[in-house]
Amino acid sequence: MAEGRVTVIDIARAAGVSKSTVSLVLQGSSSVKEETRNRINAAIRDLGYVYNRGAATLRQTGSRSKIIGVIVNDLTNSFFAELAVGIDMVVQSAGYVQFLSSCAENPDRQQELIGSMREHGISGLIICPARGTQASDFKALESSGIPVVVAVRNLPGTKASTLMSANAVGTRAATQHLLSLGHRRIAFLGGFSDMAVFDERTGGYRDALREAGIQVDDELVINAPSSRAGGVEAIGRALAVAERPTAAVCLNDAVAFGVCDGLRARRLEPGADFAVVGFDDVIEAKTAVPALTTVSVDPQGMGRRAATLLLKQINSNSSEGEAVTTAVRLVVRESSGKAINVRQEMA
Amino acid sequence: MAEGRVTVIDIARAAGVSKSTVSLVLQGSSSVKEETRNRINAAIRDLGYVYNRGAATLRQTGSRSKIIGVIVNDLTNSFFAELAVGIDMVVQSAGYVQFLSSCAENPDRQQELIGSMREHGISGLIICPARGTQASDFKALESSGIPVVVAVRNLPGTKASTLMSANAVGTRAATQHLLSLGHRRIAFLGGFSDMAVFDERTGGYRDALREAGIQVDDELVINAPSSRAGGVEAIGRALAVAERPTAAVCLNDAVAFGVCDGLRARRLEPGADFAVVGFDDVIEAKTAVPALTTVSVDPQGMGRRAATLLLKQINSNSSEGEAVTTAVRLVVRESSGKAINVRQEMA
DNA sequence: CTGTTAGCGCTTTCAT
DNA sequence: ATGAAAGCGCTAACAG
Repeated sequence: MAEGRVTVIDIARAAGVSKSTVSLVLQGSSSVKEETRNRINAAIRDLGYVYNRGAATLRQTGSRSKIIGVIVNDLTNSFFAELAVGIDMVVQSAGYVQFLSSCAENPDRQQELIGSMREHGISGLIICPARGTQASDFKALESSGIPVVVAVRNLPGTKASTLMSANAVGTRAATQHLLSLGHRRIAFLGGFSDMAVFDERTGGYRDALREAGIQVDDELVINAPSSRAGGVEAIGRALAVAERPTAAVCLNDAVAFGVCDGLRARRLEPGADFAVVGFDDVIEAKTAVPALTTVSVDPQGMGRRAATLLLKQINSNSSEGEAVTTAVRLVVRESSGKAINVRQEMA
Repeated sequence: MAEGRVTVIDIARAAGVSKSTVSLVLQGSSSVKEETRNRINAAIRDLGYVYNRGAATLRQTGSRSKIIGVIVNDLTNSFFAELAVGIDMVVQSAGYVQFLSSCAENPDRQQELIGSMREHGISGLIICPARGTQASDFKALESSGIPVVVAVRNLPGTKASTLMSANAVGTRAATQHLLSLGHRRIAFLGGFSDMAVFDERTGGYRDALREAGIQVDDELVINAPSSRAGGVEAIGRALAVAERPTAAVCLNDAVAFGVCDGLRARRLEPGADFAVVGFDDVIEAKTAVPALTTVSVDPQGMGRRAATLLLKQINSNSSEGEAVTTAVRLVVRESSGKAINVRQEMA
């Protein structure tokens, strides 16, 4: 086996036609007589022919292969894994394949990956840039006319389409939810102002309070690491505030879990004694914690949207990105797991 | 820009040499005069040349591209995501790129993916077969001489190298751990005997008990769905057994979490009042639950090993797999997160 | 050490 | 509707 590879010429010979006719069949041209086509397809099957995309791409215009590059910072993070799955769905159904790699938050590695992908002739790239990425890092790619979509993290100064989580919309919805339950002293727990998301998420929180005519009390915005441990710490500090809050919006799900831990340690039941809403960008419903309401971004949906955007650019051949920052999908979910408030936000 | 693509011939012209000399430089041949090489490299930079791997592969022997296909059932499952990351590490450092896709447990989709990957000329494939996959599904691939490594799930009758979790070794270690803590009534919670892993995992549990001279009490092997809810159910039934167990080994981490939920609902503290060990094949240390000891398989390590195995086969050009079922890495971790017992099992 | 000459497997005019 | 011929960008013998 594995003798001299079977090529179009072999199957042409076997079917008693010429290469070009075979090529037409391969491309599904309708201008081949049915009977000839059948004969050719039979030969293809019999000889175990496999199409050589490399050769086809080489000959074809532009030499751009039907592959889409995807670079994420950390595939180990479920958010990105889900994102990749979403991308894969649409990429696959459009007949492309996905080059997926994680750059592990390393800009150098990221550049290597981009280089390697270029050499393989990707038709487009979806990337969640590593921290420290400059817009200029994509200049070479862009000037060679390969469409790029930036996802999750924004990249100031880029001309590429950008797709981000609806941070402000999410915390605003979360806060409104707590207000509707009658809470008035609502804390914001976790994060530090040097994180990009922090400003956006506290922004939505502040907006909702302001809209409800409630003065934002900075004592209730409590900085802490965005981890489970940080959540434990934050709820401790929150409960020590003179005029105690009765509810909290958390920076993310990890913090929210920690807050629940901290509450239980104090014999308080999350949900009943103190309402907690987590911004769920990692774990999603899967590991739903009882008595924890979450606002969630749907990473798969985001992936699907990113891929759709990219394909549109590839097909329209217009490499001008300029697309807007875009919200994706928000779910406010009750402790039971039931979604009580679903909205679609798309720009 | 993006005018007629820059090719070797352009840079040859610019550097005043011939194509072949450029090609030699591209391949890092040492038989080009330093000065010429520099001139060529300068031209490469100036003209923004990008190497066309497709063309190179086409010309080169075998027409096999430097890409490795990876197919998992569900990228959304952290275990597989971690596996993919492990694979990527070694694949990248060997100068290959990874075609990663999820077949979503669908055999048809899986076949499509394999076909697509073949067309792209993958040098090898690492696959976690979808349920219902037949060994014969890989026959075409194998007979074309492309090395295949099967991971995570075993595929009866395949000639390909296979790599699996150390299921029995893991539960055996878990059970031994509980025995060493003085427990004598140890339950096994979760799973049904129609799952492949169930037999292996209960096997290790039974072995450990037997080795300790303890009669296995089938009343303590409790079937339940392998989910969080299943864990809640299982612990309820376990505590209702006449001669109550004092500890449990769980089929997996999801069940273990549910068991902890169930214990807390009964005002029992996991760890202190009832010892729980989870077989942690999904969530790993990241979402460590306080007071839960876990036995874990390191998916990244497994990925690295799978990739190493595959590359060895690719390089040795021997497509005969035949490799053994292999354990990977086990960690028994205390509730604090500290690893108290680490072993390497490699065959 | 460098240039010449042939293709790799496919698509694509252009004839027929 | 089908065939002949040219060539995508690169590498691999050989010559020089």
